[in-house]
Amino acid sequence: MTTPEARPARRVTTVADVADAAGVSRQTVSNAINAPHRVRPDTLARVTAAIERLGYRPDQSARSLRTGERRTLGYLAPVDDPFDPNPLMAGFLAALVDAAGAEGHHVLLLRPAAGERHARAVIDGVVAARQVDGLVLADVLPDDPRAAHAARVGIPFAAFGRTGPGLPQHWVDIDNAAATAEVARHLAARGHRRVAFVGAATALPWLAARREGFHREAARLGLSLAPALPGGDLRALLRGPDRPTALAADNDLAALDIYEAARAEGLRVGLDLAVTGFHDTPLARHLHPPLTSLRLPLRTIATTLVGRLLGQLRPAGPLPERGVELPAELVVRDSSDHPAPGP
Amino acid sequence: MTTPEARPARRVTTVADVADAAGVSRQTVSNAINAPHRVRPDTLARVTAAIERLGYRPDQSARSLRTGERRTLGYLAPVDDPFDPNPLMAGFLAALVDAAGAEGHHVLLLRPAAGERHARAVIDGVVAARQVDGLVLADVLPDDPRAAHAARVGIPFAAFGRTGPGLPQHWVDIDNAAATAEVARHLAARGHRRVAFVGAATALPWLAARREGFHREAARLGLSLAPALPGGDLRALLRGPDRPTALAADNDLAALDIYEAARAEGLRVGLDLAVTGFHDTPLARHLHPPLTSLRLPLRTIATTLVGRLLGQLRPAGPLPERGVELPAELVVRDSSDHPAPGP
DNA sequence: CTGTTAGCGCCTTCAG
DNA sequence: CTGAAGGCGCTAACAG
Repeated sequence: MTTPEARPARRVTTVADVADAAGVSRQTVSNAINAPHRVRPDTLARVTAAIERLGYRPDQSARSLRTGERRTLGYLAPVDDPFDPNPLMAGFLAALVDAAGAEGHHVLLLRPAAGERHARAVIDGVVAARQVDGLVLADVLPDDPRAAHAARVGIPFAAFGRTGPGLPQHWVDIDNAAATAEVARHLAARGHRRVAFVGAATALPWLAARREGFHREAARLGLSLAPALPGGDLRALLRGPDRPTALAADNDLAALDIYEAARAEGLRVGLDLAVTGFHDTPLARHLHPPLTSLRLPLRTIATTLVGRLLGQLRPAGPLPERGVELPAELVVRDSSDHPAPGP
Repeated sequence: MTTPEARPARRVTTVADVADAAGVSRQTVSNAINAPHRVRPDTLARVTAAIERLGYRPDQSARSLRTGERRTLGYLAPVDDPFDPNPLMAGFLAALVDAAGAEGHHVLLLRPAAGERHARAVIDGVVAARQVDGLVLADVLPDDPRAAHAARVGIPFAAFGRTGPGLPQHWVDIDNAAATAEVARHLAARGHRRVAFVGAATALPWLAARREGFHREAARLGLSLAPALPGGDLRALLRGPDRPTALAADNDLAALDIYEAARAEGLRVGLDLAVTGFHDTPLARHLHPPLTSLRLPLRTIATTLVGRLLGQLRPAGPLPERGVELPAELVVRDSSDHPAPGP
């Protein structure tokens, strides 16, 4: 019964301490925290003061055990190599933690165990151990196995990237096509007539959408589109009298490749050749000339994801399922701000 | 036994379920998990099978409430802008989650609330709510306020970056000086005689150590050191017959600046001018020519940090306080692999 | 080696 | 509006 207290278990303040200090019952302290409107103002003030003075915060484990709420969201990205991380991850995570924090939630970082290629085990583990109220999934594909498994085991989730028809439609995504369409308009407005889109030939839906959005808008504007190049032979693309005068890349690193190729061909980026990127990484500001790029609204994305996730948890009943598309912001810099070179 | 289970009130398996299924008491299940050696092998097998079959995992909140162990580490980086994140953060975090996971721990992401410049409140909150067993602090300075506050409130921590004399010495750091000294030797071995170090004039100890390590080793090797340039006027540095033939940068983005300046001066990076970076970001591989850089042992750093942190928690008593320095790995690429140009 | 008992800290009944 | 029980799921003590 009397525990010897072998460990240096720091004595930590509890409801009882606060109740004693404020001269009320433990119950009143709980009410003051969770249902302040049911406590008489002067009592409330006394309790609040005691809480403040003692630095009291409810033990989250005890609270969770009682209420079932963990106040924690799990974040699960696709498996990647620490040495080649998703360029967005760091910035997006910061925004996600801020957004979750604004709603009183924390973010728990999840990754499949080393060697595991599938995320099922992590999801099962965290669900069975009841460590999170829901999941935020990054870089979600239409038939994403993480989303499928989350839906199967019944843990609420919100996806960055749109889910396919068979899955819950709680997703947020950039309007990639609209973003690159804006790039096409921007280039046309600077007088460019021959343009091309440079990006990996991939089935990744967000990259495909960027290409499509650019191509469609360029066609609508009557621009001449250089054919997509196999093998990414940029230097060949930049040769000849009919070379494009503007190149839009599907990410900033690809834009760097364009810079290199342009120089190798003796073209001045910005003057002889306009270039744009995607993501607006710090690289964009470091290049010479600085790179026009598309900035993702990380804060809005994070806030929206958290909102759609927590909305599913509210007792009022789950939100209607609905995807949300958000616009990217075109940041024009010197790499594409000059008039197109003469024909 | 297929239950529809449509409601979010998912019935979740508990010790009692496992005990029933295995025909033992709840306690035996607990023993099977936490002290298997005290359970008869055949009983253990039966219990284990039941656990497996039912997909049982102890509720972490209940377990934490009982034992005091959260099995969660908090990660706290310096406040930064989501649009200009620490280039290491994403990769290091991935390694940290892996390392913690290998020890049965999760990682909770911590950030000061928006607008807050100090981390005290986050630390106090997470300690008072008992959500983590310890903290991993990134980019720690000798007199870091996060470390100071963690020490003050008595929450164990491990620091990436060395702490000052007044603070607990549970830190892990790169041996920055040794890393850049190796760069100096590498350049000398390629025949370079006039070199320079390019980096921000800052008091950040890790950047200062990189500069010092390079300068000291270059002097020891009898290399001629171009003076540190105010305002980072790289182009001026690269002019004249006595220009350096090799430049070492304190990070990869600074190396990019050097590439730009070299081209502006008509120098070919790799042939006329050797360049090296630091961090080995994906940028290094994308540059033309690919950039020699220093790769941080992210996995070892993470493992060591987790080890030093968990070591403080073990009942055996805290570890002796001791900092750990780890070597970076020089990855030689084409930007510095050619013989120095003739004088 | 197994089962019984008790309580971690909190919040939700139910009385007063 | 406040006080008195009870139990969330688990595990550390003891009893059998």
